[in-house]
Amino acid sequence: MPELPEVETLRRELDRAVKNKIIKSVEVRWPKLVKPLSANIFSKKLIGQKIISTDRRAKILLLKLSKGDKKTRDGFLAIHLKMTGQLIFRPKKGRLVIGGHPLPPPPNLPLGQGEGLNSNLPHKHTHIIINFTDGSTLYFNDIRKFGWLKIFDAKSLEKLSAEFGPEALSDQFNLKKFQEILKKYPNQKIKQLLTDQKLIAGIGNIYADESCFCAGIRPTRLVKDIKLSEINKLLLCFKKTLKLAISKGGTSSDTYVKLNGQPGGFVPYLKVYGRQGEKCKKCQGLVEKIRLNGRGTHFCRSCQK
DNA sequence: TGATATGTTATCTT
DNA sequence: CAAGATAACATATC
Repeated sequence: MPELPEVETLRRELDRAVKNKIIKSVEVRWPKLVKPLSANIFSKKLIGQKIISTDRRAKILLLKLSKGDKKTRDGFLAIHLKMTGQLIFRPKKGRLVIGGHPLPPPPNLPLGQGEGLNSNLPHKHTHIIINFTDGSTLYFNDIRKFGWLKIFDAKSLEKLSAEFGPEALSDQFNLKKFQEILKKYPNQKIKQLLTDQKLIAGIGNIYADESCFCAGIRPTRLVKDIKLSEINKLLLCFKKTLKLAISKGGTSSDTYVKLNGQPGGFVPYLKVYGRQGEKCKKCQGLVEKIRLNGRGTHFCRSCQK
């Protein structure tokens, strides 16, 4: 679930929470998530470090560390939530900050009542625990254990960053840039390019479908068959959709329930994702679901050509 | 029981 | 060699 809006939302909330906190201890319960480092070395590298600031590249959350590598002076803890990762910050006192994949409440509690597994930490899906000196804690939970935490110095981070295309929401990502990228892949289906992080950083399956609907373009359309005016529309659409999603708290999961029990922010705005078989919100047709490059793909046949 | 799942990468198969 | 398809990661849900 976490695409650009979700990770960005998490970053903003976490920024306030963890900035200037100093790491006191680290517990790695599932060492695979910190590969290639061993649990021990991973922990050692983090202990004593202060969180200076937060950043995001594509769908990766970055925490800048104080001491960093001796040579480069910069150090970053990079966190990728992949499909089911979740970060929970528990202050010594006060509300939890949660970002990423939601976890359901216990079976005996209806949705919206209580905080479910989220309130009982750590639990069986908690794989990394970072304790700060002020008594607060950051938990990394991940049901499917696809996510990871890595430590980068400035150089290796730059290398990682170079593997991604420009940020979808950056000003540099304009029509000219978009055209330039698309031009190289005339025979590709448009959705595949939208979700390719090497070309555009931040768009995942959900927002790709939503953006295509917004632009009236079928996800399966070949790039060479898309007019310039449509390319422009698609550009405006994915920017608009991503920004709206961020403003709504970046929620895109249909199972997401916030701590206060309110349904997630962006769900009501979904036009096609997860709505297969339901009536299109623009016309009277039904939303269809197909498989495109191995991913579920949703569109309205009459609104999207 | 089997199909499906939001991300990414490795490894097969054309 | 390259594009495309599929498996893999590990678990839960419908």
